[in-house]
Amino acid sequence: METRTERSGLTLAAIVDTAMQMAAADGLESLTIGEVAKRLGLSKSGVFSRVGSREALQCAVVDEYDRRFLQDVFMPAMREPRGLPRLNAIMRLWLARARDVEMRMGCLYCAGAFEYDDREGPVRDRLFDGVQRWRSALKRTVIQAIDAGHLRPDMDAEQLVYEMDALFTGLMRDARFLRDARAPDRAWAAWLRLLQASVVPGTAVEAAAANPLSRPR
Amino acid sequence: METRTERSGLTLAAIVDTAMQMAAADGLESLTIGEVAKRLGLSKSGVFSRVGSREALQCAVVDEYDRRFLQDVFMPAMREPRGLPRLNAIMRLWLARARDVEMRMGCLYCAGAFEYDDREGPVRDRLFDGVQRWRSALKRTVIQAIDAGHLRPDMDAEQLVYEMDALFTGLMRDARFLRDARAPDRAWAAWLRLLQASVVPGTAVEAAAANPLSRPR
DNA sequence: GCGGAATTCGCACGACCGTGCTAATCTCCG
DNA sequence: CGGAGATTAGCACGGTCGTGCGAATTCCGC
Repeated sequence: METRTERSGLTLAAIVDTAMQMAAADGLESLTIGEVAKRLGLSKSGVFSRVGSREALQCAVVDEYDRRFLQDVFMPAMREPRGLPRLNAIMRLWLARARDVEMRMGCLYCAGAFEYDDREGPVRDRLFDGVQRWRSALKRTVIQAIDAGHLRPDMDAEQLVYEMDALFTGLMRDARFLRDARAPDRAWAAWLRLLQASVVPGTAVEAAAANPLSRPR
Repeated sequence: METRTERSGLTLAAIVDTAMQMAAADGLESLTIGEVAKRLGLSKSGVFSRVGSREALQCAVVDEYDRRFLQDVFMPAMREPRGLPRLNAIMRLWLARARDVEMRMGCLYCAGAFEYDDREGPVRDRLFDGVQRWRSALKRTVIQAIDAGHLRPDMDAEQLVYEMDALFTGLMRDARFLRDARAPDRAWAAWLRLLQASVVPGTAVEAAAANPLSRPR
């Protein structure tokens, strides 16, 4: 369970990475220690002794996903000035990560929300905390944009956060389940329309609105 | 497997009904013949002989869900006049069913989309067909509303359908996973805003916009 | 009421799961 | 280079799963 050597740390990282890919594809609940071991060429008990238990592995996967998500989306956006630029950057980075990562691998927070909506336990708690922290950060950013005079003062921050998250969840669904290649363009168009309706009248949003999804790779 | 007697038909209906509740709560993949049998006071092989196989039971559950969904939402809405009234009725009935059924039981189409985005097989195919038929019906209704002069002629029908479905999926997530009691009001507010932006300028949408979610039961 | 058919049950099988325990292997310091 | 300690493998156990099969039970027309 514990890591005393550099080697075991690398093994654990490889386990969590493989497990994350499997969980994002098939769901956290169908994550299997034996299948992780098989993909890594390890023995089942070798994996088990690293992670401690199946549930601990699921938790480690959620933690790692959250870490990468914040690193790719939240942290770079914090370098932008407060208000509309930062909000724009968040959406741009969020959708860019969707293109580079989630589109291929699946989004643990989208899938996990529907997988654990009626389950209890530490995995659900971790997912819940991760989603709530992200939405709190979004809400703070929206409020700052209101205070900066970029968004309408009568704006309901939580309403906007709900719609942003819903657009993202819908994008994941259309792109991955329906396999609709036009989904990224629709998500971006919806965001522009939402932004236009939220901004104080007269503000130009097209300037900062280069579609980050237009260049797939 | 086959139904020759009225009794066996009732048994099968009870099995599918129980299985649907379990699948909506925990996911179609964690549906278990033994658990269905236990809840109904039947033997495992008794359930098995009715449904044929686990996969056939999953398919039957999806079919039954689709039947009920269309009966509650699509069929009543078809009695409304074409165009905006019918589109409004669809959203009203859709959200009303969410309040009465999906909020408690879960939405098979929302959860199934994320559960089967990377799986293949007949269950995925049935889910896919059900979602696609529903979205096609939505698209037809939107186009009729455009042709009737109710919605802007430059409206992208598929864009509107994507946003409607995303709002619904986001509602399910916020209400069931985040357990946010204000989610229904936010979904309705988002729909009103979306409708206001889609309608030809000067049209009043508040008239037909009584929030069907305001009266929980 | 009775006999044949439909339905349900009891039981077993093999597969896969998570998880301990012990032995083998590897790593790294002195 | 040798040995202590960390790391991994091998194996077994109990549990649950889907699924077949023959027996028991229930149902229904005559």
